[in-house]
Amino acid sequence: MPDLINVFDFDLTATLECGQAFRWSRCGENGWHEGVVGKAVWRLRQTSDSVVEAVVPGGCGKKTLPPGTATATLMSRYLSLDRSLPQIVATFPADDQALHAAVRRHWGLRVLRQEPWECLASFIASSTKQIVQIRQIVELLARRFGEPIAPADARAGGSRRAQDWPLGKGTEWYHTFPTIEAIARATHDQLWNCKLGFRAKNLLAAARTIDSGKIDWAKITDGQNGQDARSPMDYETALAELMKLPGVGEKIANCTLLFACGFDEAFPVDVWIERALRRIYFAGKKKVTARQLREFARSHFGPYAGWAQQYLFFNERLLRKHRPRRGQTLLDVGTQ
DNA sequence: AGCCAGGCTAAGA
DNA sequence: TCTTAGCATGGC
Repeated sequence: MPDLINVFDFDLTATLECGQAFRWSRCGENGWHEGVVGKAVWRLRQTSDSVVEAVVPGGCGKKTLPPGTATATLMSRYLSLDRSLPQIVATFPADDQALHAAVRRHWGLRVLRQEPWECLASFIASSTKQIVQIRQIVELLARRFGEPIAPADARAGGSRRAQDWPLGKGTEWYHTFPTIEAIARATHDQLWNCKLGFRAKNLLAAARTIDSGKIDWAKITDGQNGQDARSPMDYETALAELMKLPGVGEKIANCTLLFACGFDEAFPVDVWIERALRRIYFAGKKKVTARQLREFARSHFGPYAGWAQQYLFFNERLLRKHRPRRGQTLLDVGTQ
C-alpha cells in the first residue's frame, strides 16, 4: 500500500512537468510519476484534489504518512507543500489578468525545492538543448557518475509484492545524480561522451571550482539544509556568486536560485518567457531589449516573481505545443 | 533535409 | 551598452 499525503492547492502533474526538473517521468497508465530524489526513488500520483499517493523509502506502508516524520518532511519540502499557494498568489499584481488566467489554468503548480547541485548542473547542460536532450544528458551523467540504486532498494518501504508497483517488473537499476566531487574527478572526455558537447568543459570547470572552494557554495545553498527555506545570502550576491562559474550566466543562475535555493524572486528569462512577456506586456512595441524585460519583471511581479514566471512559462509552452508552429504567430493566440 | 533547441562568451560596433 | 557569431548535437 502506498502512503497517503494530504495536499491543498496542489497539482502534481503540473508541478513535475512544468519544466523545472528533468528526472521525472510518467510510468504506467495510472498516473504514476517516478523520479530519483537524493538517494531514493520516489513514485507519486495524485488521486484527488487533496490526496497524493507516495511510494517512497521511509514510508510506513500504512494509510496516511504521519506528518512530521522525516520522509513526510522531506517530501513536503521538496514539493513545496509547506507553503500557502493562495498567499503567494495574493502577492501578484491584482490587475494582471493574463497572469491570473495562467494561475487559474495551472492551479496547484508549485516551484520545487530541488537539490542545488543537481539543479545547477542540469541547467548548465541545458543551454541550446531541447528538454528531451537535457533529460538524456542528465540520465547519462547519473548512470556514469552517480551511485547505483538496486531495484530492491528502489522498492524499499513499500509493498514487497511486485504487482503493487506501478513499474511492473522492478528489475531496473537507478542512479543518484552525481555529486560535485564525482563530476570534478571526471575527465573532459568522459563528460563529452555524455553528449554535453561544448558544455562539458563548463560543467567540469564548475564542479572543480565549487569543489575547491573558490565560490561560497555552502552559503548560497544554505537554506537547503537549514531550518530556513532559503539561503541567508541576499539575492544579488548569490546571483553574482553563481555567475562566476563558467557556463553560468543570468538565466542559469536564476534557475538555480529559484528551483533549488528558495529565492522566490529569481526570474529566469529564457526564450519562452521572453516570448510571453513580449506578447502580453509589450504588445505593439517593436524594440524591447532583454534588459528592459528583466527590469519590467522585477518591478512588476513582486517578491514571488519566480512563481509568476513559472505559470507564464508553462502556459506559453502549452500554447505552443497545441498550436502549429509554422505560419502562425502567437500574437493571435491572445492571453485568455 | 533542414531547422531549431529553456544560452554563454567573446568580439566588435 | 547592444548585437552578433560561434559553439556541437540530436530530435522532429
